[in-house]
Amino acid sequence: MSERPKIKDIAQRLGVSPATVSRALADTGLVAEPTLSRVREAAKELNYRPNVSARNLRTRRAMAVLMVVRDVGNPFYLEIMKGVEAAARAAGYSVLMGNTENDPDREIEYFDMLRDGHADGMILMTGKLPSKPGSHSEISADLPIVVALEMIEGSGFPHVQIDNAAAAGQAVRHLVELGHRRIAHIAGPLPEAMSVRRLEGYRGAMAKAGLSIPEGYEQRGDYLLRTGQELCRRLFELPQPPTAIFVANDEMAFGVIHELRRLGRDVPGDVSVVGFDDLYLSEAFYPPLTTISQPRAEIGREAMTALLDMLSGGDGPAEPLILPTTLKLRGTTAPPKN
Amino acid sequence: MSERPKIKDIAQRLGVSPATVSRALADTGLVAEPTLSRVREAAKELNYRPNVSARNLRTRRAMAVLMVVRDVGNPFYLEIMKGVEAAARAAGYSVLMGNTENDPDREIEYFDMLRDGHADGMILMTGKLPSKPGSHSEISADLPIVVALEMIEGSGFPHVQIDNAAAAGQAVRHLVELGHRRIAHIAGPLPEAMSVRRLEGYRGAMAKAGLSIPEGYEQRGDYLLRTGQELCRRLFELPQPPTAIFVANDEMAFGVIHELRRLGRDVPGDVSVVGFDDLYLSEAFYPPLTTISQPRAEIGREAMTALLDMLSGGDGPAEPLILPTTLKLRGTTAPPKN
DNA sequence: CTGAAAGCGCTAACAT
DNA sequence: ATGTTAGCGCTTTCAG
Repeated sequence: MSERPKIKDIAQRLGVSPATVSRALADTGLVAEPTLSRVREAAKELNYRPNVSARNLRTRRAMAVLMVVRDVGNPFYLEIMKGVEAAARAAGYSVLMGNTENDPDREIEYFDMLRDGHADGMILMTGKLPSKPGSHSEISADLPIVVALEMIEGSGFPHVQIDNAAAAGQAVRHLVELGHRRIAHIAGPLPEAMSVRRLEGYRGAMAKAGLSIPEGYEQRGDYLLRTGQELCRRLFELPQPPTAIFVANDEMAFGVIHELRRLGRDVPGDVSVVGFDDLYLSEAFYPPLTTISQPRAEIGREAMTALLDMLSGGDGPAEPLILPTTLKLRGTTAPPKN
Repeated sequence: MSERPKIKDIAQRLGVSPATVSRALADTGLVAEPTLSRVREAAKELNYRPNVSARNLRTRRAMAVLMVVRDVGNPFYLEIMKGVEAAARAAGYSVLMGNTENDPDREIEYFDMLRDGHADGMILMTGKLPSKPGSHSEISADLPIVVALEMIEGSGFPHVQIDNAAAAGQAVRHLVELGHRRIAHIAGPLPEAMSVRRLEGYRGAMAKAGLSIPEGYEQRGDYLLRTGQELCRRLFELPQPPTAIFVANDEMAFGVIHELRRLGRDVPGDVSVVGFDDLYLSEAFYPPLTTISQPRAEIGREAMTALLDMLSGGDGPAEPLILPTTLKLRGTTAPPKN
């Protein structure tokens, strides 16, 4: 037990060939019963584990997938990672962590890791493809890649996502139904697809309700807390400030609420706020945040499932997989003061 | 450019041997100048990337590390992961995600992944070693493992952590200095080392201040939000409820504050609360949470640095590496009403 | 400084 | 049903 045993050790010990051991351990029904059990026992006894590099080299598969996000530090990804990890584990895959921080070089690097055998497939949660300067590496649509959460239009990759526009519309409709007419929107970073969709959902719902969007009611943010504060302040420097704000993500919404408090406005008494994402602690917030909830763990799971399908020869879902969102009615929305 | 080029392709194209190409690409100063540049150019031109499985098999290293946490879904780990990832990347390592969910089988599995060449080293953030039933696999202290955040006493592995007892003491002292005398504690899951230390810090500071700890003032929790609520309620069913609570982590602290609000007690007017961790959104909370801040990114970075040292033959830090904490004074503590 | 040759540990033809 | 053989792509002796 001093050295790592190899297949050969088991074979010699049992007087069979390495191939037989390999086959027995792989559970191909190709090994007969006296031998089968003996091999298994010997393997257990020696505490044998196959060398993955050797196996990967031979089989040309790494049994690993790459999960690439824009920022591992963002709590938003947590449950997705969890879903991906669980589905991957269940299928015997391990998960490599990728973090681009929107750096094109790093984005390219992760694509390269696919080519060089680090991983067999990739779940991409960045909103775009790396633009390679004068390079080769065509990013062909038949790479085993699934785009989750975000969308990369025209890329040809399978997508797992939500209907951002519809969800945004639902959020705004809720405010309209409460009686709000002056509803502002703090958007994400434009022109990223996700932000654009949420903005479109806002505009659509406003139009459908016959409400106009005054100058300055559409603020462009970047999903960060401080920006929420900042843009909220700007909204309340307007001649006619809004009575409700639909914010493109929870984190900025927290910033908004923070700022409203500083400005002496009560939430939801004076101003209603709706977020988007339903972060881990949004419910524990005060007031508990009314927000759009995404099925994050499920997004992760479905993305991994689609990827596994592709890895075993499938094409993945041809149409984008759209998962349902729900509006969580909590404590930051109320009818306007009058 | 249709097939992945291998070293042999470059060699043939240039009329040199594969060995030379390998050496040139590896930047051993063993290849002379006319050849060196030609190889590099050809490699770039063909967009060559070495096959990692083959290389790993040959060199017996995976250039990957395993980062094992109890629950990937916990926001607490985010910045640590970020620190680990950054340090790993900088050294050319990739990071495999491990998630035990306190399942002993899975814990063992990650140890096995070390043996089978999946990864070269491991950063463990679980509080204990897997107890293997009747098994072999001695977990010897010279495995390339660094324990971060948690502590595994007597394991012999290098540790990167904070002084939990001292930090807890500081939190309690702050409350004492504000004038509180009835200070309760909601602990983490005992008898885990981290929770015990924080509890000890609480007790020590209370003793030093000459304060007694009434029956029921020490509640045993599990770091979860709901438990914070639950235990807070229990605290206020006591004949003499506390005027201040030191909670072993932020998440439970949020639960506590939530519950206090339900009970109609003002924070910090009626009751002061101090947390521990300084989660991502603790500052944005209302009221902003007074808490102990850990240098999480740095813990990740230092752990990875220590691991890299071990992987290149070092012993890692002999003494536990203790990183400094700070008490963040924010909005949930005030003098007692009297 | 470069080439030839061996071999990391495994699996997959191909043979028996 | 099992054994024999070859080879995945790379690095590293060992020669020259």
